[in-house]
Amino acid sequence: MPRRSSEDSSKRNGSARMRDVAVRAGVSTMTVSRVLNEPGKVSEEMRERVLKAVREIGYLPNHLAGSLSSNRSTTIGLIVPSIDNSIYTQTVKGLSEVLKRSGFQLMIAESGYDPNEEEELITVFLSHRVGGLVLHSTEHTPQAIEKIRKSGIPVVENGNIPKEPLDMVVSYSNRDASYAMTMHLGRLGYRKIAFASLYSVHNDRSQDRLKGYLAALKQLGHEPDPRMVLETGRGLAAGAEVVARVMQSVPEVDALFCAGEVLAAGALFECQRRNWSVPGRIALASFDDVDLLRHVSPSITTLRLPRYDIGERTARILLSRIIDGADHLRGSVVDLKFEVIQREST
Amino acid sequence: MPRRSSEDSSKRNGSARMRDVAVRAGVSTMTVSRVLNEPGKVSEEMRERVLKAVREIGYLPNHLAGSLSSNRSTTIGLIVPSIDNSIYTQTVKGLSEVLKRSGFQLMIAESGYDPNEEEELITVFLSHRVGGLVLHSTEHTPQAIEKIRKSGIPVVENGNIPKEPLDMVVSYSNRDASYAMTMHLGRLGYRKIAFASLYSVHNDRSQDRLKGYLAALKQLGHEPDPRMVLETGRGLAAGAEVVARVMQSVPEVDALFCAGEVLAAGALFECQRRNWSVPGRIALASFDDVDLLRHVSPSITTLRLPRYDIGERTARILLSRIIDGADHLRGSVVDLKFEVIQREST
DNA sequence: CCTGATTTTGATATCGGTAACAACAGAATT
DNA sequence: AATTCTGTTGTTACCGATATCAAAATCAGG
Repeated sequence: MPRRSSEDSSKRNGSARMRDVAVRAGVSTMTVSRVLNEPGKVSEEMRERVLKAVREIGYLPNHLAGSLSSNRSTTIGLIVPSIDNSIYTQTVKGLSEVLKRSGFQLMIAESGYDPNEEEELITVFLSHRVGGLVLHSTEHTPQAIEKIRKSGIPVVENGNIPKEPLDMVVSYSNRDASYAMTMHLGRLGYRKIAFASLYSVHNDRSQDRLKGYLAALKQLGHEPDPRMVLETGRGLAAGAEVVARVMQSVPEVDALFCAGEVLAAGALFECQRRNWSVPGRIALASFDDVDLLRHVSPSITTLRLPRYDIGERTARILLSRIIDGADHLRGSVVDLKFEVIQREST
Repeated sequence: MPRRSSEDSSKRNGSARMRDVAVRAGVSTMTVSRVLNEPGKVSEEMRERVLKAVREIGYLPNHLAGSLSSNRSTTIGLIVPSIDNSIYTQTVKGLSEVLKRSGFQLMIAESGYDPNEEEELITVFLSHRVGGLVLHSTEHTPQAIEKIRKSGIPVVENGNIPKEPLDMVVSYSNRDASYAMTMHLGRLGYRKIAFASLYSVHNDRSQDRLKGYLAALKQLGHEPDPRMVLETGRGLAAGAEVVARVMQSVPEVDALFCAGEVLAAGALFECQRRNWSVPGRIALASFDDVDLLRHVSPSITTLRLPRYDIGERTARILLSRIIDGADHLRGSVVDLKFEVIQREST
């Protein structure tokens, strides 16, 4: 038995169907579909007749039905470690703006820095049949990798440049950026450069930043000192704690490179509280250029990373793959440029 | 001619269909569907047989098809003015965490503070057949309101408590919060209290904050002074500009209430640069309690708003409507509490 | 052991669209 | 004038699931 008489063309659910538009315009549903999706293939007259009916009825196409039937999707899944990290928001904005222009939507979820949670979310997104995936993390469970491969949809990794990309990558090199800043400090004449980052377990960005720091020390001919490599949690308080810790354990430290803008700001505020002159007593450098670092005094030397661009390029490359079927882009790695911004704190 | 032989049960697209699982388990698709959605209605034996087949095939349900057929959706649409506003991220997090637990997904888009853009996005979300909508703005075009009404889906407004709610509201009162802080300053003995906010055109939050300020001044018996009511743009620089402007035009000002945490921080940094003692020369108060305000020195007096709670409650109330069909919640207004946090800056 | 109530399972139509091909008309070619 | 081409519109069979109702199997009670 039918669930509803198929002749019933009146509104029931609030929304009208394409069928209703077709009847009103005196054409077939295919013509309506064409007017809405490939207007060029329909005669002027039909187009107007159909659009008039669409307007009069207040017809809203059903994307679910369209995607199901055409096996195409205008939804992109994005997984970030944490939504409230100010750093990602610029990237999300870049993504969102470009996607919106092409009529694509963003589904966002947070993995809480946990690969298993990420896998779960990937599964959900795949079952929503997203047209593409954007992952901030570059660390995935084997099952997650398997599922993505099997699905065949294009993926962009964003947070770092992994040794073994899943598919496409749009990022900057955390290692190179960290190296560049450390070298910058070395060239400015600092002899005892400490390094602070977030805990590096399950965080390849932190790991790479540490590698860059160590490589630069070697290049500079400085001896690495375990007491000057610190790891800590998130938040301004962590930055405060870190600077206090290193000043305590290595009084002769003359510079602190914080691989994270929140840590750097926290460190600066602590220095202000303790009356440690910056950069007189200790120089401070940061990662990522946020408004805050430019406006505190002293303003903080930092790295300008292409956060917004990453989102923008990610969207573009994904759309090329989805819309134009640009298969030659499979496996592309886009390594975006960064910049050292010298300010008062060094 | 068929698009694909309907007998072909092998994998083609990467993903298997429910049909394939059914064949493998030797049951009908309805039984598979039941095992996945209403396990209680299926016998122990069937359940195991089907789940085994699901595992072996690596079957992933197709949500598009499921939603289309059942006319239910597990997607919630969220429209924020701007994704990179640190204030919303807490709310988004609260929303996201609760929704995820119930297997719902979030579709996010930004309206850029423009009601027409918001209307456009609402249309897109409706055509994606979202199960509910969350709007940060409380200002909508008549067409947007009409479309939402017609669709019949539940909606929550989040950014303020509007006079004429669309449906449900979960927020705090910007007017009351602003009133409370102004009264607090008055009780502390400040006589010349200035007020700074973002431009209030198309921003009813700013408008309400101004109303609260003016109401408090009246209550305190202070004469309102147009020179002490400032509007400006976003960013730390705007905060700096605002404090400089008011000190210039009204030298006897003794407190500045910034209705926005970025403005307040910008104002503080400018005071530090100019060596205006805070609160000695001028007191500063802020709106919204972010980590930064607690860690600068002097730490800044501010309002603690229930950002995360708003997201959480919004998700809950929406889920009640969608899952439990709790129609009695239609039109609910949840007015969450805020708090004045007294710190060193006043 | 049979009958009616209850629980499981399946057949079928449908959700609202689109792909693929057929049908037809007027334009272009020979 | 017959034939081929091109451009428009319609017909039909699906996309991959679920609602509904019917059929089959199991259970209870007499």
